[in-house]
Amino acid sequence: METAKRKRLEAKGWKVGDAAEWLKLAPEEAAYIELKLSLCRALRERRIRKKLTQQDIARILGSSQSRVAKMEAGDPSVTLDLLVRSLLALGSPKKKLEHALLQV
Amino acid sequence: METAKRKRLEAKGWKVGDAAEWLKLAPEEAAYIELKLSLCRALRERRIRKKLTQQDIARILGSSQSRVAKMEAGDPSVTLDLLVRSLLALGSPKKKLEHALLQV
DNA sequence: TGAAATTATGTCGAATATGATATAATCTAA
DNA sequence: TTAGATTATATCATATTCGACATAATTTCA
Repeated sequence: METAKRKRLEAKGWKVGDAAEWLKLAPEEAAYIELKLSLCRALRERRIRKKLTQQDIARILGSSQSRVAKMEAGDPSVTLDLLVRSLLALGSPKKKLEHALLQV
Repeated sequence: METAKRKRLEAKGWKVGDAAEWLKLAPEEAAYIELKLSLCRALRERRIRKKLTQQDIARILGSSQSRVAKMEAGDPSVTLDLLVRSLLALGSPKKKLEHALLQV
């Protein structure tokens, strides 16, 4: 992995192992991250379409604006569980969720 | 919710709120749990198909037999993240994973 | 049968995610 | 431009999940 990209990921909080480890875990790790990011995008798109602020969403979810921001940003501290539960709570249509999940 | 069922869920570790909260959260909570369970089943089916023990899977995942058992059992201490990463690590065929995830 | 293998359950310290808060950065209209 | 609104980032205490271990329950098969 090129150094610059690794630095960027590490700065964001992603754990990046050594070259061998990266090569070994890359496929499933990449798929996992891709899945998360697609759900993040789905969440943001859904909010934008409804013309709601992150604060609004936070209220609906019983969370905070900062966490909603992290969800949308794909922060590594955000779990698939939180993303999926949030999308469901926002009444995300099955199709939308499908579309995101299909990008795995 | 009927008392018996609630008792069963609580005994298993599931958080069950009061009636109002239950009614409010039921749909998405149910969908979330169903989603998890479908991934649990996918994991077990995949292991059985490969004729591997939970111990084998634990080694592959760098985890423990007890956690694999909990994954397959749909224990509430198991996250979607762990399930998805496990399925990916086991080389879950794309279609299989999608199918499981799409049961939302 | 019953011993060995496999799976299930309970518990724990450590690791990680959470909502909350503060505040910085960015965007939006006027 | 600039004030107000919105979003991003940093940090924290708390809560939850993790792998590990012990051990119980169940299954397998000779």
